[in-house]
Amino acid sequence: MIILDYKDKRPIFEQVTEKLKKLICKGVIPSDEKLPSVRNLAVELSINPNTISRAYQQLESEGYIYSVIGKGSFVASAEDIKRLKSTDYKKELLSLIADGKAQGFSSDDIKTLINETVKEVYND
Amino acid sequence: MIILDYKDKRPIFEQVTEKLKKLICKGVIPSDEKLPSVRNLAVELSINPNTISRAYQQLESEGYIYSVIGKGSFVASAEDIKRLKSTDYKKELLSLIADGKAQGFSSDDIKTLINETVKEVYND
DNA sequence: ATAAGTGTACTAAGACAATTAATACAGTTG
DNA sequence: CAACTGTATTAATTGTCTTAGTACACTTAT
Repeated sequence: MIILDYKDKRPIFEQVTEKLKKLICKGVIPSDEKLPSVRNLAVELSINPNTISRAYQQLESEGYIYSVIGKGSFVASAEDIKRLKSTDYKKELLSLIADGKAQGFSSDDIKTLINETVKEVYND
Repeated sequence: MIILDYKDKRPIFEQVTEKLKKLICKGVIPSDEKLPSVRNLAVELSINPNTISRAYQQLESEGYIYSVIGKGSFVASAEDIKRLKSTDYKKELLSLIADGKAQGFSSDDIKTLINETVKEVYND
C-alpha cells in the first residue's frame, strides 16, 4: 500500500503521513475504514512503530483520521474529508498563484498556462 | 535583502536558496547583476560563509546563477531566467493539477476553483 | 608586484532531529 | 484471560546542518 523512498531526504514519518493522506483523499481508504494498526504497518514497512505512531498523530492533528486506544485508527467522516480536501487544495492553489503574480505573470499569463496544463492532464 | 526565519525547521542554506531564487524571479536582482559575495552575505546574515556557498552552488546547479572564482556570482541571462521561471512554474502547476485529478476533482471543478483563486489574487 | 577580494575545498567539532529499541500503561475485543 | 489497540517514556544511534579554521586558485585595483 505504501512504498518508502530512502533516497528522499524528508523524514520517514513525513513520507508516511503524506502518502496516507493521498490514499485517503483518493478514496483508496474510505471514510470510517480502519487503518492498519501501528504495529502491523510498522512490520509491513520494516520501520519502528513509533514512526508510524507519529505519522498517525500528525494525520489526527490535521483531522484526516481519528485514533482510539484499544480500537484502532480510522479515516474521518466523508464530510470532514471532503472539506479538508477542498480547503487544503485551495490553500496550495492560492500559494502557487500568488507566487506566479509575485514573479510577474499577468492574470492572462496564468490563465493560459493553467488552461494548457488542465488540458494536458485531463486529455480534453 | 533577506531575512532568515529560525522558527522554520528547514535548513538555512535552503532558505537562502529559495529567497534568492524568488528575488531573481521577481527581477529584484536583474540578469548579469553581481550577487553579494559569499563572505559579505554571510556577515550580513550572521551565518557561516560555507552555508552561503552551499546556497550559491545549489542555485548554480539549477541554472539561476553562475559563479566565477576571483570575480563573483552573477544572475543568469534574461533568457535563461525566463525559461527557468516558466518551466519551474509549469512543473509545479502540473504537479498540483495532477494531484487534483487523482483526488477526484473534475476538469470543471479545477477550472472553477482556479478561476476563483485567480480573481482573488488579482482583484479583478 | 602587492594587497584585497572572489569562489571553492577540506577537516574537525558541536548541535539537533530522526529513528530505533525496549518497556510500560490504558483501553477494547473475543 | 489473552491478544490486540494507541500512547508514552527513556536511552542510544545515526545523519545532516552548521560553524570555525585553514588553504588554494583566480581576479581586480592600487
